[in-house]
Amino acid sequence: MNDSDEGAGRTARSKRADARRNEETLLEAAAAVFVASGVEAPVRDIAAKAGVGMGTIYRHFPTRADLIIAVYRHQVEALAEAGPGLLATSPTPHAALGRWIDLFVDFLVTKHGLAAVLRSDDAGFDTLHAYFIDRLVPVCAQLLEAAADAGEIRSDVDAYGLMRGVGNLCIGADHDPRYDARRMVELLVAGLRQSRPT
Amino acid sequence: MNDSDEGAGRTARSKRADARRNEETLLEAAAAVFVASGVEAPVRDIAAKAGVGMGTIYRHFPTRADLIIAVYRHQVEALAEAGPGLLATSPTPHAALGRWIDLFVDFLVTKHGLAAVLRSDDAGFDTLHAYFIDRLVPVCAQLLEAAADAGEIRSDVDAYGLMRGVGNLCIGADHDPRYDARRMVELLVAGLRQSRPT
DNA sequence: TAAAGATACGGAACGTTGTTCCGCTTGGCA
DNA sequence: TGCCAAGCGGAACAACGTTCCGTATCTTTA
Repeated sequence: MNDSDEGAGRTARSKRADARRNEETLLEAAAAVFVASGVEAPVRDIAAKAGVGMGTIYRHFPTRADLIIAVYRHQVEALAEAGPGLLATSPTPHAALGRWIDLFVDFLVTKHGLAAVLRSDDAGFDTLHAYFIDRLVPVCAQLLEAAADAGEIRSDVDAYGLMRGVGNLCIGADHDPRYDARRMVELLVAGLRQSRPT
Repeated sequence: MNDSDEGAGRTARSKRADARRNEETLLEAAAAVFVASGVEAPVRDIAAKAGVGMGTIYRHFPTRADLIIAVYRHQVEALAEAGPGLLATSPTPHAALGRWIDLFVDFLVTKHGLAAVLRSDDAGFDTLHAYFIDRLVPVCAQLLEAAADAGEIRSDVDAYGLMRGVGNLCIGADHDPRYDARRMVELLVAGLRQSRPT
């Protein structure tokens, strides 16, 4: 939260100029390759696209997960920050929850393979997993709690499980026209509704 | 396509005895390894466990998918055949659907990594994917239609999407105690309900 | 039963990945 | 200008799925 912050002060800092340039180039190249070939694109492809060697990419981003986090950090932050606003401006907490989840789904399905990688049990992606959890689960929990307090939904659903379920539903949403992830998420969210407090 | 199977007249040429024995051994070894290390276990491990070479495994099962299909064929068939029975013995079609999906979930979550491999976009698993679709989607469609006809659920949900959604929800159900796939599937199925039965 | 031919086997070898390592290059500073 | 650590490129390594082919074994036939 500090190393890339250059808003205040203008010192060149510890990093060498070429290193900073490379990091930037790498991020752009990775973003481009992710769009073109999905998040699981070979690291070599990214290095090639950026015109750097393998060593460089691993120096800046010790694991693929770090690179993915760096590329999508802004969008994840925006998603996390959108929660409270939705809660304030939506007619009901349940509506806010629905919209927020829509945003999450939009984010996932437009990043080829990201949902799959997110739930990967591969140890290398632990930090990616943890980042998403840390950043988004609390927001979801807040929305969920508000909706539960309003009596709109069951109160026995935890945010982690829901996020995970939604993420899972988004897996493979691209390259299978017959599968509509949004629709399934819609059903899942519908299933949250309180049957009806007599 | 001519010398491999002479259907008319003579019985198809029988395989060599050692080949048949190996195939059996291989199936047992694969089943054991799948239980121990998951469906994505290295092919070499299976070959080693069976005490055969790599060539042998690939001759009998040209792709990993074929091996997986062979190992789980019986269970998938049983699942497919259970559909009509449930429909006949359950109080309502929706209950039958729920139970059948429970069986499907049980099957998936007890096979480490199977759900993940099922939705894999890896071309090598196309035949596995197709097998599950061919065998299970029609059964699910029948249950779904019965429930829709009874006015219990929305009529605009297709079996393929639902199966796919349920399968997705089961991904990573093992090795994450915080995630309860059954619960999520339950919510999804609850979401199917018609909001107003007329 | 023995030879011939078909069949199947083992495992080395290949291609593709992620990741590490190390000798060389180069930016930043005195 | 010259030093030297930060940084770089890409070869090298390990793990995987898959293919290939020389060899061993089974089956058939004389």
